Amino acid sequence: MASQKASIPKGTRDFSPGEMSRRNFIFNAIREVFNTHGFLQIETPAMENLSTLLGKYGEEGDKLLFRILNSGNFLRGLFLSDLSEREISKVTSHISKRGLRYDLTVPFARYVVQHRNEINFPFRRYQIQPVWRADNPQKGRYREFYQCDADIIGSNSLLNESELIGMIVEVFDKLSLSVSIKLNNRKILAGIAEVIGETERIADITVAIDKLDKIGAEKVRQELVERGVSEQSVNLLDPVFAMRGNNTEKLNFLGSFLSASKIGMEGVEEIKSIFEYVSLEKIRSKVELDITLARGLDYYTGAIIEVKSEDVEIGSICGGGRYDDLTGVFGLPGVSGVGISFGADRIYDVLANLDLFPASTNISTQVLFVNFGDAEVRFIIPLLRQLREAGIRSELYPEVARMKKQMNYANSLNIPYVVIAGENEIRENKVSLKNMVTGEQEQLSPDELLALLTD
RNA sequence: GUGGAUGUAGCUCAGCAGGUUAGAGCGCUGGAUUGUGGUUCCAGAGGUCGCCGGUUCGAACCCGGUCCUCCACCCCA
Repeated sequence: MASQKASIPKGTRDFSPGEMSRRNFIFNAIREVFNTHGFLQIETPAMENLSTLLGKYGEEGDKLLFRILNSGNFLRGLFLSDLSEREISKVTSHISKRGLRYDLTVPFARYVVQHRNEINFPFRRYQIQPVWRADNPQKGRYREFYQCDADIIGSNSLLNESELIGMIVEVFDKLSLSVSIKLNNRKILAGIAEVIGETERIADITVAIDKLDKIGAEKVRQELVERGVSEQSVNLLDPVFAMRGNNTEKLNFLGSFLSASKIGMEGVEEIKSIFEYVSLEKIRSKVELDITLARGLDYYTGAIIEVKSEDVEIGSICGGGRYDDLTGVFGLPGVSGVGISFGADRIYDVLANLDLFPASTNISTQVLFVNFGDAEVRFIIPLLRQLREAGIRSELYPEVARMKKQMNYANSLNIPYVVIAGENEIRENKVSLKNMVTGEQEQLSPDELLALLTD
């Protein structure tokens, strides 16, 4: 067979042992926090029916879905006229009925509806799985990446929002990462749109406001006018653009600015309650009200949360929010949920950038037994068994290779101890334990070896 | 999807305005040292110069296309 160039698709990556060990450090930290809060793990398939996925992530999201070509003759029933009409959607819906999941929240909503009779509500589930987006790769952006989701569904209580914020703090404490947590509420955004008389344009308004700190008030104003919001309405936004101060000051301002909007006031009250709960937890990290936080996902209806690293510019490393009726589209209305999602790959990039991975993520095997030959191996195997039963990560070099080679192997794998048991040692029922860091070596009985390594 | 930068050994990069056999450092393999790694010394292996096509007597170098990576926009974890 002709050899072909080894390659993987754009935006995907292999993870080598060193990377996996560091990635697991992140996953373990997150999983521990999820577990201590009583969340239960589920998994859902990598692919979903396109009907499940389409229309949940906005127009942009639909474009970023990876679609799976139907098996068999996917052209059957398709006419040349369909192609010439340039109706892409007609053709794609004909040849593709499934797609790769874009996030974990929508499949979760689907899961909840399908399993409603086995679930005890409020249901706290977590899910750590890859998702796929057909986006152009760039810094911190991959086509395949892991999300770590925790959601509470079947409860309207704002205690849930505050608990999730607490979990965010716990996770990033474990990872020794400084983060800023931004909080906003879709109802406030809706209220703003209502107050300026542009209730229908909420999507445009939120997307534009989202850019406030990036491009400035003047550009945002321009963009809004270009998107067809009347200049008069845009002018009404001036006090919002000018809003400054701490959380309380901002809430006071919004309280009066939104007083005419029922939904807006609801948003303000919700944020107030969340802040109150959060302050009871004495959470050190900064939780900040940020009305420029919009988040594009269509399904959010209440609180929206976003977390950024304070030291590395990479976009958000965790995000989430409340969705009042995601299950409704699947036939189960009136079930509200709220959740967060940690972006493991971006967190990895931040930790790598700051060199915050503990040294322990660099060690695999603790002890390597040198292989001198058959007689020595017979002496070693029972000993190995003992070490492993004592929980000591140990291995025997499988080949009778030159000692230099075996030592080199230990060295390049960062194995801290090498056990040398040759003819001389075996005669006295001893082994030589070499410390690869200090270079020191001592003779021990098997029991002494076991005792020393279990410390 | 749009725009920009890049692609030479396993890795990081040189490669003089197109000219014989494409280099370095690190890594790798072997030896000095057949029971002692990480230091040192010696030797060696390793390249369709991303891929396809074009210009030229001659292309790693110039031109076109394509793919990957990186960066920005859009959007997002």
